Amino acid sequence: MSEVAQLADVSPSTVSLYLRRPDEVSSRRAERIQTAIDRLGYLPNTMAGGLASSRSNIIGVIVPTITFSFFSETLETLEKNLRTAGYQLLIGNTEFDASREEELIRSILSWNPAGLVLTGFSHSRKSVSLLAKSDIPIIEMWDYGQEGLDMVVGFSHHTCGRLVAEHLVRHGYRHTAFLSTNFQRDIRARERYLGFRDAIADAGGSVVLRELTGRSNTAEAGDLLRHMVDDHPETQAVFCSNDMVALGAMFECRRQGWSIPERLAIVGFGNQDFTGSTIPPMTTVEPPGKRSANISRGCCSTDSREMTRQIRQRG
Amino acid sequence: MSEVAQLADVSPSTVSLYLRRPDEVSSRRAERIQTAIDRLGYLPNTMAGGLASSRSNIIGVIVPTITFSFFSETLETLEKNLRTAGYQLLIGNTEFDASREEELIRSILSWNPAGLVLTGFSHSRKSVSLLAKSDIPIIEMWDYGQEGLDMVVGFSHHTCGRLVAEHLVRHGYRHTAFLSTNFQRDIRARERYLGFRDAIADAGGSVVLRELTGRSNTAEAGDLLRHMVDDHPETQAVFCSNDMVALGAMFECRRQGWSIPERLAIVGFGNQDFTGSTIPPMTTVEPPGKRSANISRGCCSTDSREMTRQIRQRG
DNA sequence: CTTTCTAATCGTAGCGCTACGATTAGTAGG
DNA sequence: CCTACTAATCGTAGCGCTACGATTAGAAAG
Repeated sequence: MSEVAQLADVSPSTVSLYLRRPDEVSSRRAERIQTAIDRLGYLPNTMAGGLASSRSNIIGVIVPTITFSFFSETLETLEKNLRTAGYQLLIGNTEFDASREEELIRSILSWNPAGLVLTGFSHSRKSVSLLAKSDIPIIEMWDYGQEGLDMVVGFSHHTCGRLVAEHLVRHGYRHTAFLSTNFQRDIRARERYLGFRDAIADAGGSVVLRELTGRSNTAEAGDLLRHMVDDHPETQAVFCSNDMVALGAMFECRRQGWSIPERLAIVGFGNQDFTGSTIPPMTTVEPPGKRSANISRGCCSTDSREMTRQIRQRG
Repeated sequence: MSEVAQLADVSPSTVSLYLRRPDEVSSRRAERIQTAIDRLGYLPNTMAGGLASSRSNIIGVIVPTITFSFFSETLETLEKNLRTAGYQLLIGNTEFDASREEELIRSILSWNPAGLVLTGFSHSRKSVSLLAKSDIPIIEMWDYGQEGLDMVVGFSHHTCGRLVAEHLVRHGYRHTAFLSTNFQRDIRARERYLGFRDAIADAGGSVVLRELTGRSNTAEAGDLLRHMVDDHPETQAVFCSNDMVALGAMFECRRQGWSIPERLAIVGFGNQDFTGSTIPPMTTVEPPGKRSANISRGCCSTDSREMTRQIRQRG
């Protein structure tokens, strides 16, 4: 920076000012400074700037996994919106491990971030105390309905489960199943299950639960569905914890010759692109805000009314 | 840090040393320091450390999109491997825009990163000169066969296209099509197409090309396939630029009553999880290193022999 | 108990920038 | 041409840490 100043024949302070608030520098010098920057290929040192101003343009985002369309879409949307606002994302990946989350929170906080986005409400006690000590904005996303640490952006998975249940009940289904990725990995799937189970119970129906051993895996989903139906042939409808599981279920139905939705209705979750192309088109749930989550505009929480509209009935 | 030092009754230098190389501090003081850190909830300021040492544990990764299983899996693998080595990923998303890539390179370099991972060989002239000036390791991934800026990790998409073509020719197919996401967005799909086209031409066959207008979209893939077959009913096999496009194609075949592979053979790319569950199981290509890309171990480039094994014939 | 070494600790000088008060240039009005 | 003001520029003191040479403590040997 001092080199730039020298070449432009101004003081380093002026260069710094030009970089931060260009319109407070006279146009004559601004031009000289810009020329010098270009000539020297000067790149400011963000860490020095961050240290001096004790701020940074970093926003940490911690998700359980990025190889899952929910979160990767969220990340992409966040990145796009925050980049235009001048921020950079530092992405952490917990792999569904609370201790890893704590470690990530620690390492992200050590960057003096401008904000931190977490997934869900479940954090270790130590994480919570770390976050309490920092006074940056904290956003908990992808869930809703509990008191958050600071801001909450999301929707209630419990309500989502209820709504799907009510939808099925309305269509005459009573004997149902919930086919899910592992609850330990996906605690929000568990919330959907609980809401689903409660609402089905209220309507006097039954729910059979089947959890995959690991991550979303279409082959295992198919196997699990087949065995479930063997055990519970009365089952009429299956709510799957995501569209990939539902895809696996649909292929298994075809393999077994079970027509959808006559023999078995299938409901997914996520409204992924391909769900409109399956045979028959998949009934699924579009998570609110999937397309346009813009956190900088503030909290966007969803009530059940909006949620209802999100059930894409296709089957 | 000075507070920690005071509480532990040592000098700040010792605290710093303890944090960086704990085994060079006597166990007596190490214990006192750790206690003080815990008591005060001390978090080191990474930016100050980075400034002082003019290093950082940041590794920038620039990808065209993260909502695409190829890249999100790569990111996840990278993140996992690099985190254990003490690095943090700063992820940038070009949205297939070269000028955005340049901007991202600039902003990542301003963090004094320990390394930078780029996707592919195509960078703006200015980006190249920026990168040339920095002396950090640069990795270009997801392609192979050209001279890179520094290190290259990937495989040749051209060869991949050839190999799929040869595979199809061996099975007696001559009249083929390439159904692709938009080449402007996915220049590697274009490389696969070129390799595919050349090899089919060598064998005396024909290739019809169809590009989607936007990103991978199963519905559009289906429509495009239908129209393509209307125009070219002689087509016997379709190589799709990724598994999602292939999935759309498979559903369209079923809709039209075209049996796979008798009426139309379909080949995907990516070996995504669901490809084993489709009916019939999808023939696809597993990108080498998909599962275990570990860049810290050095270059893993793939020759055609290895590539051949990666074609999962299932159909 | 002293000497001699090595291991552990400390002090100081930056790293490259920003914040902010001090200074100077520039402009309008008398 | 001077004064009074505002806008533009500058100088300096850190930000919180690390690197490294200087210093001291501790252990082993005589």
